[in-house]
Amino acid sequence: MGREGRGTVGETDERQDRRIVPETTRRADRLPGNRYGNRPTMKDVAARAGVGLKTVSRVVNGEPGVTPDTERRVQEAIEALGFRRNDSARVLRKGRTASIGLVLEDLADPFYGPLSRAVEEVARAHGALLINGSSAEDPEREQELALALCARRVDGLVVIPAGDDHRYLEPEIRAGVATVFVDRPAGRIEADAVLSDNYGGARDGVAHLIAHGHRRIGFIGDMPRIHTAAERLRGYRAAMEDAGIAVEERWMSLGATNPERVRRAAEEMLSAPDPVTAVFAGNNRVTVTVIRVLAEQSRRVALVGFDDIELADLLQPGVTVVAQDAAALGRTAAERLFRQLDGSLVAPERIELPTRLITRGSGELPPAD
Amino acid sequence: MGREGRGTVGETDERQDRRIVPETTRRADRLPGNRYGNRPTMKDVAARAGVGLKTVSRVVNGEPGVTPDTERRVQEAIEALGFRRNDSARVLRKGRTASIGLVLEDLADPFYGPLSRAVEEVARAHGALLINGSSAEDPEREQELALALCARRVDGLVVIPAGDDHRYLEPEIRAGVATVFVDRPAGRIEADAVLSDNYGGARDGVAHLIAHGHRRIGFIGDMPRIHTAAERLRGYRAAMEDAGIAVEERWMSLGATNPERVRRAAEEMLSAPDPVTAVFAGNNRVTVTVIRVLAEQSRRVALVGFDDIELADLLQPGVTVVAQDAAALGRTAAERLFRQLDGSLVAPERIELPTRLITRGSGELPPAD
DNA sequence: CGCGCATCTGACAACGTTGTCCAGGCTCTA
DNA sequence: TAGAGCCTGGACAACGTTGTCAGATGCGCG
Repeated sequence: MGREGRGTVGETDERQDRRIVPETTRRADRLPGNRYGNRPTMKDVAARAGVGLKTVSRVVNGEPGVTPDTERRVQEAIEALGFRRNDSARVLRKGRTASIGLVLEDLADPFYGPLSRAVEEVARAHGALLINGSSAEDPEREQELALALCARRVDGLVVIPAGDDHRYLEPEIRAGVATVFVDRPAGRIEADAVLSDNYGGARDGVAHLIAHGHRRIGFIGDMPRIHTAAERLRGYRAAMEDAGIAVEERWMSLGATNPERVRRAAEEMLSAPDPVTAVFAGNNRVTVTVIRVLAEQSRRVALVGFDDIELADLLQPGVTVVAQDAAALGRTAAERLFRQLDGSLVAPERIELPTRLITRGSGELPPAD
Repeated sequence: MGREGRGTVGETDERQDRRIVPETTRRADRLPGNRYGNRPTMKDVAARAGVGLKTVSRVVNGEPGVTPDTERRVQEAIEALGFRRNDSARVLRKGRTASIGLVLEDLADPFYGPLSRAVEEVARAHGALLINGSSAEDPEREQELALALCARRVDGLVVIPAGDDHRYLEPEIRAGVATVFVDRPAGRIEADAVLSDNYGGARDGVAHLIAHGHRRIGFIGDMPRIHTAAERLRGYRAAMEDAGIAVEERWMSLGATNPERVRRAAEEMLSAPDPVTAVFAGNNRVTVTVIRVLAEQSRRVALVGFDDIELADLLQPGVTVVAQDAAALGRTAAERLFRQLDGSLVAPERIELPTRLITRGSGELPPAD
């Protein structure tokens, strides 16, 4: 423990190996010939087809210079043995893995589903596979994951950062790992980033509430160390300031987005002597909980949420949201990554995608006081 | 094209390589020394630290038999060069990759998010990474993906099948790739499967509607070739039969779950001369669209959906659903996979997880006719 | 009939790592 | 002080693939 290169996932390696390897490897070890659980190799295919090793390689890779007859013999041997090229060896030789890594926060969050899917589609179009993992909003776990992916020699990395210091990626980037940050920018390094216009979106959303007569507006958001949360708060403040409203501390609550915390925050704002008449919810998780809390209130409280949520249109009233296009974020990031890889990109850039205010009713409720 | 081993993703290889490799590799080629985009290797570290290759390996892997002083020197060299072990080479040597593959239908579907996440958590606990891809409900793409993962030599495969013939996996399974099917069983091969009780769940849901006085009940489901859809239909039929109700053809509609098709199907059932008074929706996608259609109706139509959906409790009326535990499906499958890998499992088994009827109002509406 | 050329094939090294095995130096004991 | 035994470190081969290059084979033409 701790004697490994800093940041490798290595410290669990030994245990892991012992856990994963046993049966099959032991079986293979007992067999004198092939390992890898008896998998046939090109050598085996070559022997069976009565040709040279390289000829098999040629057939498998569709390289020219093989007579139809030879090719047929090789194909038959491949079928008969159930041979499948070992891409690990191939990677080792070729230097590229045709796979990219995606580090995100939580695969189960409905916001990241479409984003991952978009990244995957782009990867697929480029013949690459996607390896992904969730950081669970833990910077250390993000680093561990990202470096593990680098150790697998992914060609590129799409990262939704949890932490705010990404200098640990410097050697990797220098070594040619294409890297794009999504949803939040990288910390302490220069790197491509594809973001939503969190500031502008939040400002628009809050301005929308103000336009409908609200002055005491609550903001419930994610932990302030998260860039999106900070930006959205900034947008909130800007909108309030534009309207000449002095923001009170107790209207703002930043922290974890679990239901308990959000519920507490919302209830506090709503039960104060001078309660807020509208709430701006900082992301989809928050919005969902706030909707629940508001449903229990006797007063009608206006609501605008950041991120669209499914069925938002069918609630009473419909939930007005600042929607970001998760798929577009993912797609843009992945495309940029592959442009890094083919060398058509040079300087890191920050791309900001616009958000869209979708009015459905909940933001148009008048202040009830 | 087409001369590859059948089923490899190889035919795109050449193009893909040309797309992905260029810049970096070219750069590396020009540099006489290291490839892999100049990445330092153990050899480089050894040279810099003035020790042997194997000593570096020992330090990196935390093996015993290195004096503190030597270890320090090696660590320094590692830091200085930004060395990171190349897991591809490691894999090649060791025979296990510490990664598992997940083939699912659509990462963007809210049902699969928690499932993937659960698989990932189990993998992580075993020190393995997760590689995943979406089949988009296309059997060919499923096969392509699964075999690509096998070529990467994943240790195991969790598959949510799109097709109904998985004999193509036989050589892989024989070669030791642990394989577990989730959500739907494998076709034409013996393999572990972790399923929900689709039949029982649907039967309970439909029985619930019948208990509230409905006789003309519609069923809108996924394509009949999909196992879950067929099972749920079977449950529907069983419940109807149990109640002595003769099912009419026009009450049942199976097909793609895109909004257009589902909308058309629902509207047809609802506008027939003797319209259905209740609808059983075959999965979450269907439920969402049916909710929309029902909201437009003047009549109150009862609804029970398979799969829980977020905010279902906040709609008017709340949506009654047959909930399955996506996370439990994923967790169970992944755990079983690792048990295959450590050899504590022998015979393939089919595990069925129970579903849970959650009543929220929409299923308790009386027939309106 | 012999030569040259084009085409097809195979031997070999290399990718970066780990397992095996042996050498050398050290300590400890007799 | 010599010998036994242990501990540390390194040389080497192997994992399965692909790139290089040279050899073999067959064909056409002079």
